Amino acid sequence: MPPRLKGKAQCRWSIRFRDKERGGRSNFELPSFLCICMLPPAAAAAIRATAGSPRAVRRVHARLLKEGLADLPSAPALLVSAYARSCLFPDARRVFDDAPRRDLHLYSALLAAVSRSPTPALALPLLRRMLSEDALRPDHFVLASLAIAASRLRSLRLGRQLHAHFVASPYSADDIVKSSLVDMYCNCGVPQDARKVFESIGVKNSVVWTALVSGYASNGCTGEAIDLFRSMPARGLFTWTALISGFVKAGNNTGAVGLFVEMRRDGVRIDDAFVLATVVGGAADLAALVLGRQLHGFAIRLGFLSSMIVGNALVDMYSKCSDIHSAREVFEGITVRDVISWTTILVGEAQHGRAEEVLALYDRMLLAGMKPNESCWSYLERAAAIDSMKREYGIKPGLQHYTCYLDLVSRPGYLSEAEELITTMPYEPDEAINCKWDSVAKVRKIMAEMEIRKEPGYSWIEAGKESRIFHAGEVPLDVGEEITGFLEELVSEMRKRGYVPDTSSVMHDLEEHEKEQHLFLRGWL
DNA sequence: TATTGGGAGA
Repeated sequence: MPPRLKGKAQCRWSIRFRDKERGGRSNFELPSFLCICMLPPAAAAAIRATAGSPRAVRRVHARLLKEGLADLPSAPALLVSAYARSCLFPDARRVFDDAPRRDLHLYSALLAAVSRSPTPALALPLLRRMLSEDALRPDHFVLASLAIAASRLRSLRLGRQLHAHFVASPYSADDIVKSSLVDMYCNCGVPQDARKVFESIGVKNSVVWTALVSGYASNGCTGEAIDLFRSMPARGLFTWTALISGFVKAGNNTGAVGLFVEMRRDGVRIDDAFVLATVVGGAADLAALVLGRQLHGFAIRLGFLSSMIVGNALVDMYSKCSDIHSAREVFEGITVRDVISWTTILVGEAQHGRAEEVLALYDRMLLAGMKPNESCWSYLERAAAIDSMKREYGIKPGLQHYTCYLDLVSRPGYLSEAEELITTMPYEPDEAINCKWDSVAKVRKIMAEMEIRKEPGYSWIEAGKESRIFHAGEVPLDVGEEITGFLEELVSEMRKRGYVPDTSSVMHDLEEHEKEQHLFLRGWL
């Protein structure tokens, strides 16, 4: 809640001060002539106190406009920041455009906003305008924001240029710009360069430690991440979360779970839900249902049951573990759902071939006032959704939407509908839909040239506390005979009942009998 | 007077 502003009519802004004569605190009402040239501190405080509440920002802005204070020095910059904190980026931009003067403060406020917005690339034209039209030189605040923009854009080129300017600037000793550069180099995939900047920082705070730990881990340098983490002077929940999340991003989910267990042993208090959401995400990637259930129980004990981000992660975990009913149950228990909650359950239901549930959820989603985004559309019913997509939301359905719909109708076995869709859609089918083996071969060749190796697909089962991994065609030595014997029995029984292998799903260009073998255990049957 | 770190879906 924003603070109640003192005074109701015209220009009555007051300052609260310690009153020595009367004891306690009193209000000093600012004379109106003072308000003509400076923004009353109470007004500045009111803008800052809007803290991420869109309604509060609009209310305070309206009042400033009404009382003629909105154009006073520093008011536009404060408003730009306040709007950006509420994610109202177009409003922030409008305040900037309407401001009577454009100074460095105003530019740095908008650049900070733009760098964090969904369109950080807009920082560049803004920078050009600042340099040419208004002849302003970037200060350390502007440099820090530009580093964030480069980081979000994953633009190493821009980041390096910026770093060069920074080194040559009068601000080259600023630790906060250096922190932003550490983050930028990490996000651009060169944690070694981030380390060099990190070492140049005199007094390193927890922010920059965390940035580098996270950067190492998420770029797959888990050893360096752990070493750095262990050498930290103090480790809090934030840094643990960063480390564990880095492990999950790098695909080292078992490592992430191990770290979570260690964090618990360390007695770190879990005050917020981020770390739980992260580690549940790791369980989802492993499709480890037992572990996921344990984490679910843990979330309940810690009181995060109705938490949206943990809920979203649990819904995803259960549906990836093929337990769509539990996924649905968790979804129904989330008190405040966002577009991610809806997308997660929708995709889960769709991947389980439950087209009717998808449609019902879609209706509920609209009723709940949720605006489906582009990726959500991919899983919606063709006729209803694609039509409504064009007419109501102005999104042109792309090939990927048709592909996803095809997935949706073909999984539960509506093959004639799938076929009809392929022939009527306004696109040429691509490799994902048809057998374009020459294109596949081309991609494989490029991958070989770039030394990109595809991780072979594998499955696994949990048996007691252990989980066993199976690669395609691989038979574990100790139970090999048992498995192949049983499979041979099954296949001969299937053939007796009229089974003919459907080799169309073998994604390799092989001879027919090789494809058949591929469908079972390569080289064994 | 603005600047730095962790999260869930596609």
